[in-house]
Amino acid sequence: MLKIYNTLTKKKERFEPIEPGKVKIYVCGPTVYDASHIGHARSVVVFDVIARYLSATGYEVVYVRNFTDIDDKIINRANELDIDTKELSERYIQEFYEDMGALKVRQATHEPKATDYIAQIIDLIRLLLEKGHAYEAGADVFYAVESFNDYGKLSGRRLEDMQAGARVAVDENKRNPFDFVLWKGAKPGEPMWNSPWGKGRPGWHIECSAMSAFFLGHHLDIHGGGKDLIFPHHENEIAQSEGAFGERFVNVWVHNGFVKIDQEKMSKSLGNFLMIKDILKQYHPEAVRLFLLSNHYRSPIDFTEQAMIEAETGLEKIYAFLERITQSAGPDTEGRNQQEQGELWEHFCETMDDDFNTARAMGLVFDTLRQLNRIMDEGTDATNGKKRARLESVRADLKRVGLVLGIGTEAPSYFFEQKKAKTLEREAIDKALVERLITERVQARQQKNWAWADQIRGELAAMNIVLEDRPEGTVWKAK
RNA sequence: GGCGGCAUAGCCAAGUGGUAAGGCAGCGGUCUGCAAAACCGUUAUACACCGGUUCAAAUCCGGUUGCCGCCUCCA
Repeated sequence: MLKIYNTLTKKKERFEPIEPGKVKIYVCGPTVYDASHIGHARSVVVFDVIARYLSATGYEVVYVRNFTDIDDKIINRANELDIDTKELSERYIQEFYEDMGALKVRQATHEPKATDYIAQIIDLIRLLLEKGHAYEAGADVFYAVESFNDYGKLSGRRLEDMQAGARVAVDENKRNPFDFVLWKGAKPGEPMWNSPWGKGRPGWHIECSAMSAFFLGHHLDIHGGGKDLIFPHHENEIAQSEGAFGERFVNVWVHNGFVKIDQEKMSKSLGNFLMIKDILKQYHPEAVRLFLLSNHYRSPIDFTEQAMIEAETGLEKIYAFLERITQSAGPDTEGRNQQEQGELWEHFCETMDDDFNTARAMGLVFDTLRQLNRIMDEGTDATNGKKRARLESVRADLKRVGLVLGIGTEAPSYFFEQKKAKTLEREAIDKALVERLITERVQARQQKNWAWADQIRGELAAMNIVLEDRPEGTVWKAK
């Protein structure tokens, strides 16, 4: 039984899909005016795992993640660079796909751009005007927050409270300071579209209401995004969608916590934004996922070098295990994965059913690794009979779990080869040299010339190359 | 000022009433020529502090302290 924490009710609730067997999810995607940072990665990875898990447990998932490709920040940035907004947004959409692809994020069912849905946006604004939730003021159209009784229900705010300490830009055209713009009248040099209210462009909040309605209808199962979007963005979406359509907009609101960098919030002023593409130069994409999924999605998470090194260490442990089990139980073939779902998968589902507890899921994975390593340590009879069946069954489950989390999905040999290649490049070492030194050391060991052997091992260690003398021979690994 | 969150071992972290998952680091051991890897053992009489409810609380309630987020563009 799946339970999800709902921001609206501040409780974990049993999840009941609107249509049996089907889940409709909308997640707010990025405003594409700059490269994606680790905070974007968290949100996208968290909802990627949620969508994968729902699919894996039998739901038909319709997942929509938008791109905001028109807004003040985009216009400003485009002006700075002296290019048009389309060129700018397309560039960063492209980068977004590169970054998220590298992080092994699956594509959503639909990934619409706001500027492709101007007609739907205009229709929605027209409906809000008809229903008395919006008004024209000068060249702009505003949403009248006082016309919507439930305004503030998601963020737990009341208009009166907010007005007391209002830090909102005063706009003479607004009836209430919290009224927000649905349609902005055109300004010179800005992109514009025709509308019943003259040339202009949509406000930020309206696009999500319009696109979610277009792809998913008026009533969604899950709507997600970063915690910061609760107010005003999601509050405003509720006002728009429920105001326009007169029915409940979203059943479950899901919000992920922030990523901090060395205890500090990422911000423009601190200049500490960590971009995904830079992080990936240093760390394996699955290590980034492992790091992100090692905490509960609603908690803040602190990005530090130490945390990333630990994630890399953990990832290597997983691949070392996968490599070992391949030797012990034979190669991982298609047929073997058809096995029935076992205990590990069952426990994984229990854990994920509890508000997507990926941190505990990682604990399960490491626990399983230890148990199976012990079986393999016990001896060669692990290669036959009951033990082998157990190994194969758990491996199949581990693979299923890995496919939900997006961790441990590469062939172990590939993983280690990539790692070696990266280290060799970084340390500017010739692979042939490493292999020659190892051959030399094997000879030294055969002659029981331990001093020589140890000296060679020391030299390689200085190059970040670690040797393992296994019964079947010496292998090397890169740090 | 308004709203909300967090405080668990050296570090990270799960755990919302029944007696502390998991990871990293450390220490001892098995294995090894020695290592590495893996495994075994060990590491919080204890969950910020005070008080309360209960047979029973890290978990619920009240208070205190500290940290953080949102209220302005932000994942």
